[in-house]
Amino acid sequence: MFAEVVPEPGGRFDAVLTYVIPEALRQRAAVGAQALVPLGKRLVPGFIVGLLDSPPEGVEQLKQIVDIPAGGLVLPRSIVALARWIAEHYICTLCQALRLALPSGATARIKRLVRLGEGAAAQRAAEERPEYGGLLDALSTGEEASLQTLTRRFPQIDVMTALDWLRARKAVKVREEITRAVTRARLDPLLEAALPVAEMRAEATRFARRSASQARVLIAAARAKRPVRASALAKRARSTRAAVAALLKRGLLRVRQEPAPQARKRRPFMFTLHEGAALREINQAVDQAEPRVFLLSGPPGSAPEQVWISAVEHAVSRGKQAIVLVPEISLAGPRLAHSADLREPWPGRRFGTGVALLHSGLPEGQRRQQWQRIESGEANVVIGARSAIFAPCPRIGLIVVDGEHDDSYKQEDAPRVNARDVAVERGRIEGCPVVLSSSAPSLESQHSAQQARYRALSLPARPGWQGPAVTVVDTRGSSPGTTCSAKLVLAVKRALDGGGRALLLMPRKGFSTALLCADCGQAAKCPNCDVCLTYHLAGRKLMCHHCGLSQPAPDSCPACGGTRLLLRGVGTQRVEEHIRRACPAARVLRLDADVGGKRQVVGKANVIISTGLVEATREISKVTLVGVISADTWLNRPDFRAAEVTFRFLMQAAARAAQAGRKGHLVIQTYQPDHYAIRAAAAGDCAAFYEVELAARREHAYPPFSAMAGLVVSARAQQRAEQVAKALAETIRAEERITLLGPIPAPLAKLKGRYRSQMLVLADDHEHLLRALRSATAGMPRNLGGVSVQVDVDPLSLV
DNA sequence: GATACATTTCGG
DNA sequence: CGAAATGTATCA
Repeated sequence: MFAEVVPEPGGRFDAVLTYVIPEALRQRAAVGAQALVPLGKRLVPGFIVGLLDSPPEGVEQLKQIVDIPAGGLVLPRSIVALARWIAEHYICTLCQALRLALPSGATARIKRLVRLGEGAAAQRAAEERPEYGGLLDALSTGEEASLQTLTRRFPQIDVMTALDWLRARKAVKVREEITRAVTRARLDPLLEAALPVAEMRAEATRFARRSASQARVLIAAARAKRPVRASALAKRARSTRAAVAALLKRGLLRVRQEPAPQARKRRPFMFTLHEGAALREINQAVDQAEPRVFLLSGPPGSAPEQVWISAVEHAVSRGKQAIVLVPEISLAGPRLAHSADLREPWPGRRFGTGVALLHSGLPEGQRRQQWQRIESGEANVVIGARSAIFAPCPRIGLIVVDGEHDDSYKQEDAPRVNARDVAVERGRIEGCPVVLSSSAPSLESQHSAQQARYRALSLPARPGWQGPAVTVVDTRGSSPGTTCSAKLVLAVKRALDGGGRALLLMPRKGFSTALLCADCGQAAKCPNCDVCLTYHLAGRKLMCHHCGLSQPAPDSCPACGGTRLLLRGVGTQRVEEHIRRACPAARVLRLDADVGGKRQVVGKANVIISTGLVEATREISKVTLVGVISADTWLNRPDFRAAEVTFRFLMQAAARAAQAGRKGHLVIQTYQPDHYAIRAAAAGDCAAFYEVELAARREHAYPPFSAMAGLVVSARAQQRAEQVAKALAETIRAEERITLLGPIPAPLAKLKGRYRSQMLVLADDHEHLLRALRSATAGMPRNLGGVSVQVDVDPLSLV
């Protein structure tokens, strides 16, 4: 038997090599298992991605697999297949793709152990290289030291090269050992005192002599009114887990049974005819195991969550598992604290003990525990952010991507996969339906639905639902210093008078600046790309992020001849001041990204100024007015998605304004009141927006009418980066059916001491795009003088 | 990514 | 001229 193995010496290595499986390891050899293999002179961990009966031709001597760690993680076959697709689609190594699917820290590692070699040789080495003296001294006891500890102890020397040099002279010996990365799922049981309070105290005084640390734990346990986690108890007593464990062993503490989160009995949800029909269609696909993709669009006032929650319940009732992906922000919110605390419509409580919750904050042990629960089938429903798409479900029957348009599904670092697209592919591989749900779907998904690749399930607003009143305030002609129009101030006053709250949305800081005309509201756009130009203070230039066009900033508006040109819509600092002055009743709170810490303060405020839509919580309830200070900030992003982002943002703002139940109010201040994104959002008309936006995308051949990739070439020397980028651009331009924009200095041209040059590749479709990129990058010398090329297929942001 | 081996560079 | 620095191919 032979195994195809992807060795993993760090990730960049890209090859599938064949090894002999020794008799003793046959049992454990499986596709998806981790194996330790010799590579050159080293021993490296790797993944088995295929099993063969006969050896490949043209290889003289095959090496043997050294070990397959028992109890190591084994990726399901389907995940290995998924990784192959990812490597193809995102142009990364199979190894990188496989690593995405593993919980962090689960890979086997090689530990290097160093000990002193021949004494005479060491002596000579120390004389020749006095800087290595300390290192040799440290080894002089004759004991082994790991590479890791040496690196930590001698940060001033390059331990790797030192050891090489020393080993060549027999001054040290290096041995390799496998550290099985079988991090135990660390248990953190709920504990309580085993004896009444008085007796516990008595025990504590007895312990005071022998172990002060354990005595403190006893006192803490006696004081605790309800069961405490072992880790929390240790912390409270300023003691250690070991002390807690010792007392548990002695029977002075005992484990309290975990309260099983009970699936809450829910009121039957009354589906409308539309919703019921949508649900039936999804359920049918679940039953037939059809790999269909549903685009469930539920504008404000409809109930898409209820539909997919029911579909998940249906899948579970048929003995299948379901994966539910949610945007990062939904997990980060206060809802996450304990899965048992989850409120409706969050589905956590619905499924009781059957839920496995995955998120980035999970400690390694717990992640591992969840992995096991999913793998064994104990967990029926997996809920998590993007990485949950790799959950090792053996009986998957349904995948849901909630908020499918959300940017957080895209991985920020390489390989830059989009979990939503990975979900669709996983559905295809597994033969299970995928539900993409969104209040305002991405143009890509919308287009796929129109092309009948996806099944569109559009839910209408529920009967009785009332959208907010929308006021679009034209800020053209207002004096440049004004932040809040009279209409907005009036709306705030009204909201407060009515006992409601106002949520004012400010542009996030650090957005690039567009140049716009205060009279006609037009922002300067690139004639080639139809994208807003960014203003660069240095040299007073306007630049295009797409094609690199650079022109001097005009003194007057090219559209209307007006001379009042603004760099920003409004000043960002003055809103708070303005509101305070204008409405004495206002208790203003400026809210930054993290809400968690100061709930009390939040509860008291009645005007909240924030950069993003704050989720409704107990503290921030009754928001009856949402005010968008300057919609132009979103509209003028130097990005072909600017209109889409604006439209979605305003739709969500509208939904937020209507959430409080009674009639809400949305005020949008803008220099471009006639822009289609603003008009459509104000009217709550998705169809109108998609029609205009899709036409615009088609006209400029932007996605979804083309496939796009962003390339960033970086190097230590600016010249080098530019030179390689130019050469690469030439090769790609020569490919068929390709438009290449750039290369231009990347918006953050110098980052971490490296110069970056960026270009944008547009192709008719993914096939042509990938072909061009692959042949161009394959022709490139792999690692030319520290120049690196990063590829971002289907980029979301071009900055 | 690491390593062995080939090539160029640089001080003497 | 030889050691050191840099480049390049290969890993089964």
